[in-house]
Amino acid sequence: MKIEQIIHSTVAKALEELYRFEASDGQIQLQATRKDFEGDITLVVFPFLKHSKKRPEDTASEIGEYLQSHIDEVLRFNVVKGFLNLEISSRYWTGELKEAWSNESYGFQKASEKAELAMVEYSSPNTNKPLHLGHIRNNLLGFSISEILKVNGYQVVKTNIVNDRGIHICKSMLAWQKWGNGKTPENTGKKGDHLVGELYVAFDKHYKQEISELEAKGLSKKEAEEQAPSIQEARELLRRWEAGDSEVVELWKTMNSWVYEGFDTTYKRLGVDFDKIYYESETYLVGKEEVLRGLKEGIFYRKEDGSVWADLTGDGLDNKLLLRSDGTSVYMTQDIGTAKMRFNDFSINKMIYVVGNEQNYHFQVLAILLDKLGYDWGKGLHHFSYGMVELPSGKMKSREGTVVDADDLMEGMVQVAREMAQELGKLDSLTPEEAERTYEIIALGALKYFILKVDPKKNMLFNPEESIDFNGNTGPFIQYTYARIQSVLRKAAERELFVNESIDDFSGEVSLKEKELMKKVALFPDAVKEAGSGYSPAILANYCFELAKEFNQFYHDHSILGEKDMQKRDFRLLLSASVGKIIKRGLKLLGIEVPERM
RNA sequence: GCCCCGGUAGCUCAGCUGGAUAGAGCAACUGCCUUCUAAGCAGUAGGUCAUGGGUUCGAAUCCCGUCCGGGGUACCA
Repeated sequence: MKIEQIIHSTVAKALEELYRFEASDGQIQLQATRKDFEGDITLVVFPFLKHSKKRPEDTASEIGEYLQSHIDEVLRFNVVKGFLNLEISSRYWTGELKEAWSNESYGFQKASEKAELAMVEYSSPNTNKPLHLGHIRNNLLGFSISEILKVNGYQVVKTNIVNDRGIHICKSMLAWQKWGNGKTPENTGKKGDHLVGELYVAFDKHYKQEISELEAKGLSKKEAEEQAPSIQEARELLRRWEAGDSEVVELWKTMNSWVYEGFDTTYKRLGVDFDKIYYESETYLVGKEEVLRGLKEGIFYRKEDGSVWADLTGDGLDNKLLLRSDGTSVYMTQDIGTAKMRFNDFSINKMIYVVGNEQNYHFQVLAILLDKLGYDWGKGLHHFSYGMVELPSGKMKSREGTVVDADDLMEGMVQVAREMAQELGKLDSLTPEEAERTYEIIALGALKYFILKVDPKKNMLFNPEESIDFNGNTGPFIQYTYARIQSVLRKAAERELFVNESIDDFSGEVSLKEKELMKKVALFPDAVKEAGSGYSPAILANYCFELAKEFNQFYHDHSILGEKDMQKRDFRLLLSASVGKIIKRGLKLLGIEVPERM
C-alpha cells in the first residue's frame, strides 16, 4: 500500500483516539514537504485545532508521536507552526524504486475485460484544406488522452469523423473545374491535401473579387455574397452531389482521395492513428432521420418556412436550428447521426469529444438534444474542450493564409534538429539512416512537448519567428536525460555490470539528491492518475520534466560507475535505470519517443 | 446586449479541490567540460499574482464589483 494511504488512515485513527473526532476525507491534508523543510510528507493540522483545543504546535506533536509509534515507515517528525513534517524511511522509497524498475506496468491500471469503454473522437478534419497547427494540438491531445485513459483502466476506441461533404468541398471542386487545368498530385508532385487547399484559396480569391465587383454595382454586402456566381455554382455542385450526379460524385471521390493520401502522410509523421473512422457523408442522413423522428414525436417543431427547430428555452438556452428550410442538414444534424451510429457500433460507456472551446455551446446543446431523443448516454458525453493556438497576430485563418501548416512546421523542426545535432557532432557515429531517425524523434519530441505541456483548457501562443526551443523545459531536454542514462547503462554493460534489483540489504547512506529523485519516481503513479482524471496530458508532461531535471542534478553531483562502494554503485545504477524507464513510459503516453543517443 | 473562458517575472508557461518565504524555462549577466553525453549543472538579477472589496486562523487559489483580452450567441463548420 502507498504510504500516503497508510498515513491518511492512521491520522484518522489518531484523531479519533486523541480528540474523539471523526474527520472527513477532505480534512486530512497530506502534501509533499517543501524543500526548505526537513521531511518527506507533511500533514496540515490547522483543521483539527477546533477539536484538539490545543495550540497548533502541540496538536501536531501529539499526532506526530502517534504516527511515529504506529507506522514503521515514519522515522522522525518535526513541527513548524501547524505543519507536521514526517520523515519516511529510505527503505520505503527503495521499495518503490524496485517496483518501478521490475514492474513493467508500475503506475498503470490495466483494463480488464469488463472495463468501461471510452470512445475518443479527435482530429475530425475538413477535406478541403491541409492540417495546420490548430489541428496538431487537437491530434496530439486526442492521441495522448487516449493513451492516458488506457493506462487508467479504460478500453479505448480512437475515432475520427471526417467532414468529407458540404459546401467547403464543393468550393475546391469548382475551383478545380474552372482553374485547375487538370492538375493532380501526380502531375504536379504536390501533396494532395495541399493541392486541394490551394484550390480552396483560389476559390475564395475569385469569390471575394466577385463580391467587390457586385458591391461596386450598388448591391449590399449580403446581397453580393449571395449572388456572386462562384458561390451559386458551388451550391449547384452541392445540390448535384446530394442528388447523386455521377460526374460530381466522381470528382468528389477523386479529390477526397487526394486529400486522404495527404492526411495519411501527416498523421503518420505526427504518430497518431485511429481505430475507427466515420465519414460525414455516411452519417448525415442518419442524423436527418433522427431529427425527423424527433419532429414526428413532437420533440422538435417546424416553422412555416419548413425549417426544423428544437426549443431549448426550458433548458435555459435558445431555439436551435436542426434542418434548413431547404431540408439540408447542418453541423448539429450530422453530429446526432454520428453519435447514433457510434453507439450502435460499440457499447460505449464514455464518449469524449476532443474539440476546440469555440464549440462549447454546440456540445452543451448536443448533450441536451441526444437526451431529448431518448438516448440515456446523451447527458454523459464529455466535451474535452481545449484552447486555441494563437499567433502573435491573432487567430489563424485558413482562407487568409495566416496558418502554420502542419507539414511545413514538422519539416522545419527536423531541419533545426539536424543542424543542431550536426553542430554538436554527437551523432557522428550513427549511420545516416539512424541519424535521420534520431533528428525526427527529437524534432517531433520538441513539437509535441511544446504543445502538450500547456494546460489544454488554456489558449496558447505560438510565435513562428522564434523556433521552438531544444533547451530548458523542452522535449529534447527530457529525451537527452534518457539518452544520458542509456549511455551509462551501455558503459556499465561493457564492464559486465547490470541493473541489480536485489538491494534489500542496501544500508548505505542515501544523499539528499538521491532521496529526492527516488521520491520523484514514486510520484509517477499519481501523475498518471491525475492526468487521467483531469484530462490533462500537461500534468504528465510537467512531471516528466521535473523528473528529468531532478535526475540531471543527481547525475551532476554523483558518480555512478565510478563509485567505489559496490552497494552504492548498484543502487545508483538501479536508480538511473528506473528513471530512464519512467521517462520512456511517461513520454510514450504523450506520443513522444526517446532516442538511445543524442 | 446576453452567456462562457482567461489576466502570475521582459517573453512562454507551472502552481488554482484555500496552507509554510509564489515556481520553471527562455532572454540578460557570472561561473563549471584531462573524470559516466555541457541539448547539462550552479549562481545573479527580475513579482502591487490585472484591480477594488468580501469570506477566515490563513487567499494567486473561493465569492462580488470594475478594467483589459479571447470565444460563443437561431439557416457556417
